[in-house]
Amino acid sequence: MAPTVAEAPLAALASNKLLGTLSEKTLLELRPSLEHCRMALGMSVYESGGRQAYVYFPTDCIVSLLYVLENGASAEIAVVGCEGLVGISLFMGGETTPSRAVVQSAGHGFRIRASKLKQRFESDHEVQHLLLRYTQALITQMSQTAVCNRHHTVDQQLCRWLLLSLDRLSSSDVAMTQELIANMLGVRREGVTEAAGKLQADGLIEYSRGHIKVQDRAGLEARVCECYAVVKTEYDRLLPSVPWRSAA
Amino acid sequence: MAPTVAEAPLAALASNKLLGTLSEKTLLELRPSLEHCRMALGMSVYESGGRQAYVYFPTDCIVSLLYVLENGASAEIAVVGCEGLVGISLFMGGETTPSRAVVQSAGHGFRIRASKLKQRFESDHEVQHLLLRYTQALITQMSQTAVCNRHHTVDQQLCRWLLLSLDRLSSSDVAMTQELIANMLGVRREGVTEAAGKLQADGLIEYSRGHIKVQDRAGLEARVCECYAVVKTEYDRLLPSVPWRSAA
DNA sequence: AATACTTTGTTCGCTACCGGACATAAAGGC
DNA sequence: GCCTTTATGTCCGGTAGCGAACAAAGTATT
Repeated sequence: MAPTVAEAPLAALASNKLLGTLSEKTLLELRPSLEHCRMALGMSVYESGGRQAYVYFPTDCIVSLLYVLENGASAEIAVVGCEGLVGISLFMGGETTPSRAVVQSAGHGFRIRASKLKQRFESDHEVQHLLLRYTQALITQMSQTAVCNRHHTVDQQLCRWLLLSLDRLSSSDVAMTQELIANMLGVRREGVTEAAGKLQADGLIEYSRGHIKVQDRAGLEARVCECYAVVKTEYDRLLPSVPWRSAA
Repeated sequence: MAPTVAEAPLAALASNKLLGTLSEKTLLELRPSLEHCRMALGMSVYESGGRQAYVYFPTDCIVSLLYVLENGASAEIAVVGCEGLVGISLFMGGETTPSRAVVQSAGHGFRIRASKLKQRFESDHEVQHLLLRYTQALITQMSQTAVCNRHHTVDQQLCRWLLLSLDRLSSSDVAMTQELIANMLGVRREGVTEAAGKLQADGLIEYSRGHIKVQDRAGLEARVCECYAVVKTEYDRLLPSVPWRSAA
């Protein structure tokens, strides 16, 4: 079992922005319950219908929430990075969800026992309000994914996906094969190859065997459908970033 | 302004199943704040980004949550009937959402001032737990809509839509033109005409100018994609119906 | 260096759905 | 009753994406 982070500086915890939004007092109280953890590529954070023991706060990894159909086809419903948390069903009261959560980009995060967080959620309005606002942001992302799946082309969706990933990474290098991106978008790999080919031909990205380097972010923003901006605006509105707070 | 329902029997309030799940004590306390209201076809319950004064509890109407794109195209994100409530963003903390809510099938409901409900939500764990569980069910519906939009045919989605509507209506008669259904599904009207034509040819439904009569519900269930069952199962799990409670 | 494997590129026919145009048919106003 | 409006049926060409198969180019194994 990973060690708790009783001695970690608050600034480290605050690299997850949700934790970073909490007051120093709250964060100090929560700290003994938090464990640092590695998030390996492909790691399943939770399975469909499975009970989760922990809620995860990513710091530098990306987790995809995705749904796998009976026939094996899949689709990403939402993506979570340092701005959020994985496991809303634990405080929403359902305990489980019919979707999966998979680490799409390796990194680290903090985790807390589900029971601990739930208890805090029930008793502390600051924590409760924050988590509920985050949940609403996530709902917006899911809704917009539904709309985007209906109306927009693979080209546009690839741009959206890249931008969502970029926003959650420190570098401009997305480590991801076209095959996996296709799984996320719920399209064929060939479709991604084609769309990515266009982006590369126009100098927006540069990729090779599982590494996509974004060269021209503004160019992606010019091509992406409105869905990206809608989601981003809503996240910014619901979860305003606090001016950085120095560690205790 | 509509009259409050201070004297209404609890059984009437309980025709919205969410209200019906509350304890008699809670319902009695809530009753003075509830107003009965008509929900006219096409009525906008809330607009994208608009602030809502009320949260609505439908009893015999259906409300669609839908998103309208800049180019006018639209897509339904979720549907709410007597099993739920319209306006989760009010207690989730965001106040608004980027989507619209429109009455798709006329009827009635109860409404409560947003501030009242929010206050109750904050102070009463019974209410809070119920509303959050409902919200999670809604999240499941939205997620599944995203997946369904990606992978399933118009034929299957029409079946899903009809079944979702049936579950929220007392009769087997859905009052809805193909044009409007097309808006909900985010497809062309011609696509709905074709899909509905097949269903009619096979004797599953019978329709004429805005009235679809479902003749063979089991037949629809045999054709629908798995998405319908996933959502229904999750609603049943999260919001178990209580044995009917006699009025005070 | 030889081999196996993974990732990406390309092609072909096929289908679902789009976009537009137009024909019919039922309902409602007057 | 007639005429307008609304709802549905049908046809067209066009296209995005699917499914499958296969080639080529990197990467890893040994």
